[in-house]
Amino acid sequence: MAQPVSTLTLNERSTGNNGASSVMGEKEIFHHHIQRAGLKRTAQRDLILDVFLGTDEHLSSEDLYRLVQEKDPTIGQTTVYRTLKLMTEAGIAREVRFGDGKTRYERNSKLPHHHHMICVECGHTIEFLSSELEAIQNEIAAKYRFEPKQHSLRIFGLCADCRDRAPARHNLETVEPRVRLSLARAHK
Amino acid sequence: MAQPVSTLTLNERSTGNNGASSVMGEKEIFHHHIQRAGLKRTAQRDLILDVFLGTDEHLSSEDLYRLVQEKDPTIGQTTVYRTLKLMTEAGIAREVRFGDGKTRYERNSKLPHHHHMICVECGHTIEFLSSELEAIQNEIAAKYRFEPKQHSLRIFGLCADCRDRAPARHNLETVEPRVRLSLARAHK
DNA sequence: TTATTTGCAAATCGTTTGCACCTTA
DNA sequence: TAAGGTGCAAACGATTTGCAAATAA
Repeated sequence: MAQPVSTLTLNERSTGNNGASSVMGEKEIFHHHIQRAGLKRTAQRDLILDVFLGTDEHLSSEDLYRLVQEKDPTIGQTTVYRTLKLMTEAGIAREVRFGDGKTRYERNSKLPHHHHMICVECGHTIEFLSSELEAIQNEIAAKYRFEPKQHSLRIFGLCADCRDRAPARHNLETVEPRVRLSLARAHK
Repeated sequence: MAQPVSTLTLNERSTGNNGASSVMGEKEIFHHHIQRAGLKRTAQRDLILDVFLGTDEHLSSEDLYRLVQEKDPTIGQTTVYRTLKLMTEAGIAREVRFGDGKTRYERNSKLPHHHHMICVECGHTIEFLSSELEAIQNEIAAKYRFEPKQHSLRIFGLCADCRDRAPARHNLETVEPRVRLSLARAHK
């Protein structure tokens, strides 16, 4: 059965029962990854990691850069890009794309295999889980001897708010009311 | 039940039973859209449309541009970009993104709501249908008063060929063998 | 005739890279 | 000290835009 979880609920989960300890776990994973790969721990990486773990949003590199800037204005965009990639390689961040051209990152440790509903009007996202999806994936994959590594379901449409706000939008002059991804506004 | 359909099968469907007539339908839709919007029919648009309808691949703008060039080398990239957008607005093309940075387009008239398995090794894609997915979408959407317009399931992993070709890849030094989307090679 | 389209070159946008200097192990 | 890391500016690749000339309605 599908188990929907709102972004808010996700937040509660992240900082509720095992909040600090899981953040600790992520930091450890990051530092282990750095060591194992023969890389170095730096103040910049620590700061960027901290800021990243302090949110549960879907941050773009630019978003994270802005947040980091507030704490240390000397850190450059490039370092944020590089650290984000590093965190992804370490497995504590995950890339998500909502069709607005920029890559976003979310924490990878919680809510495994969750998916997104993305409002094409306001960019708001809702996260949800579905174990049925795993079943579908495995069924399909088996038929093709395909080895699934990752999957992503995105549902584009109108969130409740935008639905109420723009009820006339549906009967526009378009023959087939297809979603134009290019219409998606800035995220959040 | 999920109904897998390979790219080849998709091809058969497109040109089999109702091949010519459906292409006709798409041309008509395009021209209607052009008229309705007060735009103009041009030789360039007709050519680009023809070439696009003549394939069932997931073409990038560049791919289509190359094909069009073979028939008329005077047509510019920009026109292809603009026509692709126009076809998307008309509802005969659909944007798909496989995580390699470039937007691809596929015909929108057949195989509604199909999804993709994308090989991160060679870029090969397999298309499939799943009515279960519709059920999941509607169930989730209803809980949030979300109005779904479009959804997209992508399964990233290794196709049968690449699986056989690189069996040792799994036990690499990575703790969690996460797929790095950035690794995805050129498509097809 | 007159709004629209075209192709080119230049501009944009997100992201990556080259490089000289700085820092960690 | 040696291997990496940092920030800046320049480079990139996909896509978009300004514009003057060309064309459909």
